[in-house]
Amino acid sequence: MSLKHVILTLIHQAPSTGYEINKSFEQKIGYFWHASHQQVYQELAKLKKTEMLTCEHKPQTDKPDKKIYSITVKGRDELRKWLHQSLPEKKYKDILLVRLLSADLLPLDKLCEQIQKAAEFEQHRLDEFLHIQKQCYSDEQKKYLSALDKRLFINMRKGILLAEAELAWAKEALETLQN
Amino acid sequence: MSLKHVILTLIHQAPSTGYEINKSFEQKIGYFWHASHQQVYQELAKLKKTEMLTCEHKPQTDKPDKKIYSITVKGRDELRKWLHQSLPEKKYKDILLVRLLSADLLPLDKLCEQIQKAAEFEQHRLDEFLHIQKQCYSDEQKKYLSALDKRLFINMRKGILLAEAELAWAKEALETLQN
DNA sequence: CCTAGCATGTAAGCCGTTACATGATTGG
DNA sequence: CCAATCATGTAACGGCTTACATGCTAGG
Repeated sequence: MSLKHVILTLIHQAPSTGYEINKSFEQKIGYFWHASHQQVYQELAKLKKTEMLTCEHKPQTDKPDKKIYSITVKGRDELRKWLHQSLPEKKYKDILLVRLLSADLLPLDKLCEQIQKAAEFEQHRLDEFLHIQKQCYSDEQKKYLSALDKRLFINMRKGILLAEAELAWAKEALETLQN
Repeated sequence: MSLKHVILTLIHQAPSTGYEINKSFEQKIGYFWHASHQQVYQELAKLKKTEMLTCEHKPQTDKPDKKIYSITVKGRDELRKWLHQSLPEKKYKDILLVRLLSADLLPLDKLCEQIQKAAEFEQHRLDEFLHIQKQCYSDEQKKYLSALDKRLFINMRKGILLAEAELAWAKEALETLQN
């Protein structure tokens, strides 16, 4: 229900192509919203058909042609409406926690391996965030953030706090399981 | 892809009815895996058709009839196979963080309200977990946990750690936004 | 009397994944 | 020469949501 609005948000910030939007999902946006490139192109087509976006075809000679999407008044209205709606309830899905329940079919060492691997993934994530924090948000820089940069900073902080919590949990879990 | 396995896990622990499984999703399982009752009934039908489950019809006089599902050898094999597969990558979806990006269309006070409300929701979740922790896992009780209870304890701890991280983030976010 | 609990589903439609598809240019 | 980057999609299928549907009993 919301990929639509994520895309509208991105194009509201600046007109862009499907390719650029996909780049965002692979990089920074991907940290808090996942989407595949196929899904993005399908959604763009839908948003064009419902007149939330307009599309300008731009031929290129050395590279494949581009389609540059811009948001319409109708699209901006839709986005504004959505932003003011209250948040739907979160739908938790954590496979590792499900696996923990299947006690006797998954041996302890295999389970610990999986937790370990998940922890490594989170550590990697955390390192990336910490790197960004160091690069872009020194104490000095933090004093002069624009409204948008401030909000980006807050997003990154959530990435850090959640990754840290995941890591703390993994450590604790392994200790409890192996004692 | 995994509701199937969540249900198999539950029925592997003990034969049950669709109604009971739905109760689990509304209560403890719901903390880390969401599913609607329609989805559960549909999945049960599918699992029966593919011979992962058998079904015993049990008429009742004072209440509606029941269908008691049990796991088959094939079902257990499928579950075991799934448990040994490596975890798929997590797909993050956090609407609040998307809304933070749409700077100029959502006024600061509205945004803060939404963060506040999300924080209250997390606080409620945390309180529930802390209540369970107090009831079921005193220091004394923790010494004598069965293998399964230990794993349940670990699950609850994740609920606590993540809820705390969400709360810490919300507090920090509100401060940053309002300074 | 009305609500909550017990107990089960079907149908339509949208959302998301997986597989398939093309083809030029640039840099190592 | 090979891989990566640029740039776009279609088709089939499966997962999940939303709306609709039924009907009895016990308790306040």
